Amino acid sequence: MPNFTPGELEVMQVLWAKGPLKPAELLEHLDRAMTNAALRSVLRVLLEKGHLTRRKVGKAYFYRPKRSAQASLKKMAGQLADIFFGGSTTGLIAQLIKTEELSDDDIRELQRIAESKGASKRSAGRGKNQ
Amino acid sequence: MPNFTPGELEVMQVLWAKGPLKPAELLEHLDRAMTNAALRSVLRVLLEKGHLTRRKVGKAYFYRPKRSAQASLKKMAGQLADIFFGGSTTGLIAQLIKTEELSDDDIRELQRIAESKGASKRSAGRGKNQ
DNA sequence: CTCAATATGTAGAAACTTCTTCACTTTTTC
DNA sequence: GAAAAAGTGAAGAAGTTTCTACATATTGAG
Repeated sequence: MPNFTPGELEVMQVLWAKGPLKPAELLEHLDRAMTNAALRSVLRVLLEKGHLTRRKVGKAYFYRPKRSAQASLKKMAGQLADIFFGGSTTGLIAQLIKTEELSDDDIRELQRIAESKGASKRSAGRGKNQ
Repeated sequence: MPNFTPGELEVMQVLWAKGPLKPAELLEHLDRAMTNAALRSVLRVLLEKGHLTRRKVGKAYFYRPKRSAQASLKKMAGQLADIFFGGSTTGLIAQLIKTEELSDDDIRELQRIAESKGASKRSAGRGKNQ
């Protein structure tokens, strides 16, 4: 369901990053030029699709994503995993580590994160943490 | 430019996985039902957009992605990194490791991959490998 | 209250996406 | 070579996406 069109993604990206905004504010953070009315047209569609909520403050509506950036990323990454790795998130992450340009520092950071998350001790089982 | 619509993605996914196919074959690998003509309509658009090439063998055209699955994934992952991490691929991978459910074995595999890629020796510099 | 500024709502146009229909071509079989 | 089978091409319809145009509503200043 979070299948955003390109224009919708541009808007969602700003809202995920900058929190609740009214159209005029949102406009200033968009990468490309757009009329206020065109933006509101996208916002209306996103509302109808259930991706946004809005709340009136003063005379303007402030728009906010219904799903957090984290949850949305997780869903989108899941789609990538479905497409390229039959649903395996591990396969996706592995491929990214293999093929992306990563500095030694980057790799060390990723290793640190993996360790902090990894098996607290030995326990060779497949522990699905959440 | 690799901004696929949902229908286009379904088709690309099969072609990335199963290599050059003619429409009738491709159809069998699609998850949902679709007429041959509807499929060819999507293929035509993908051709026009430059995402596919085709080659006549016997009386049928065999369609093949212009970009490999790997290259396409890399581009799409780059878009995710742009949207959620200001372009940082490392940020994207880090977040996935943090928030995805990974078994201990998964984590060990990722660590092994990171190690095999990491600084061959010490060289603390930011080595952009490709 | 009235005006200007700031917002909103809505109709609709143009391009794109998805799918159907039908006519035509090529290959194989008898 | 005529018919069946397997393909192709192309027109167009319905819904979506993206954007414009314009009318209406709300707030604050005089």
